[in-house]
Amino acid sequence: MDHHHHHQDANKLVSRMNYMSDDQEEELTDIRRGPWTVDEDFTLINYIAHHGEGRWNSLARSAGLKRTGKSCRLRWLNYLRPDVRRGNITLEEQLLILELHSRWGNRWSKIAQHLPGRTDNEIKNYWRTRVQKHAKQLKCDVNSKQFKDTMRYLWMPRLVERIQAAAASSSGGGTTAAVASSSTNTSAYLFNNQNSTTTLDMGSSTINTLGQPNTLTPENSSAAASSDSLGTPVSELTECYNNYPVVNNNQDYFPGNQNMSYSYGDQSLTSPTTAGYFSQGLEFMEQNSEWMDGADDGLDSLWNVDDMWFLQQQQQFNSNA
DNA sequence: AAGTTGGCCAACCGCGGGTGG
DNA sequence: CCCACCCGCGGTTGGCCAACT
Repeated sequence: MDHHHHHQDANKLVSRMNYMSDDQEEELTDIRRGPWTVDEDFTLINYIAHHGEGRWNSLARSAGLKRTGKSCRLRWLNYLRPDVRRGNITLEEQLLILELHSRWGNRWSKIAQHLPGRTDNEIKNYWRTRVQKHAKQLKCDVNSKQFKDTMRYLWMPRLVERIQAAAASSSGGGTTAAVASSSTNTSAYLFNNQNSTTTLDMGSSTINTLGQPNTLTPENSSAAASSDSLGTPVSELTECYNNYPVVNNNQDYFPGNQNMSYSYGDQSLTSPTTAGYFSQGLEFMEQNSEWMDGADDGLDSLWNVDDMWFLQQQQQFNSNA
């Protein structure tokens, strides 16, 4: 399906090139811009196959491509590279994106390192189109506390639930034990108060993610795949909920009001379908889940009127604080 | 049927950090 | 030390296409 898509793209590009080749580009600059043609793609792939990647400016020249080095690099990394994954972002990936973004903010490249085959560009696009769209629908800022709360306490649990549901249905009957244990893990991943490590198995590779840290925890203990060992930037969200003093070592990603910390009055937060998410017992898995019968899979179907309700609670809570 | 809007994504740009001469 | 270039990141946008008027 993806392949068909690409072929169509390629054909369009060719026809598009025919009509654009004689106007502005390449008349005086000799540098082409805009969409890549199949020929260019082929040239680039071929050259890299023989000479390897890197040194992009000289590569562009010696490959005979009338492109900037930057353009070649971008095209290769985001599109032509053999191990690049494109297309539907799985539920697990979505969950991971939400989680990592809540921790690191718009560090797309860093986030992408934890999603094998995905490029920062794709994740960024995903975030901007899907996530920001919902913020707009809820009429609140993506960076606002309320919105982050809605993500963490509504969407992420719902994603977890859908992942579990999918796992349960795909593995047929009789594997209740496995499913149950995996749900406890994922619950812990979101809600546990102890430090715990949960692994999300995403096909080829396993991603280790630290459970929601109650204390400041160095990242190197969690992310085996990542080599950077600087302290984990702990998101304002996490800190606020754990009522810990704010020691944010990269404040630039969460500018402003990090110092307002408060805790939930948990009893006041009960909605018809989300009450279970806040209970200590973590029984939210056995909720009925009519909400998940959306035609598309992904965030879109995670949105419903409860979000509005939740958001209002948050705003009320903030104004009381 | 033609025009308009809006979602989406590939590609662009500027910038900052790194590096070699 | 400076200068010129390179690389990678994150923000932004041009333009295609489908869904509505």
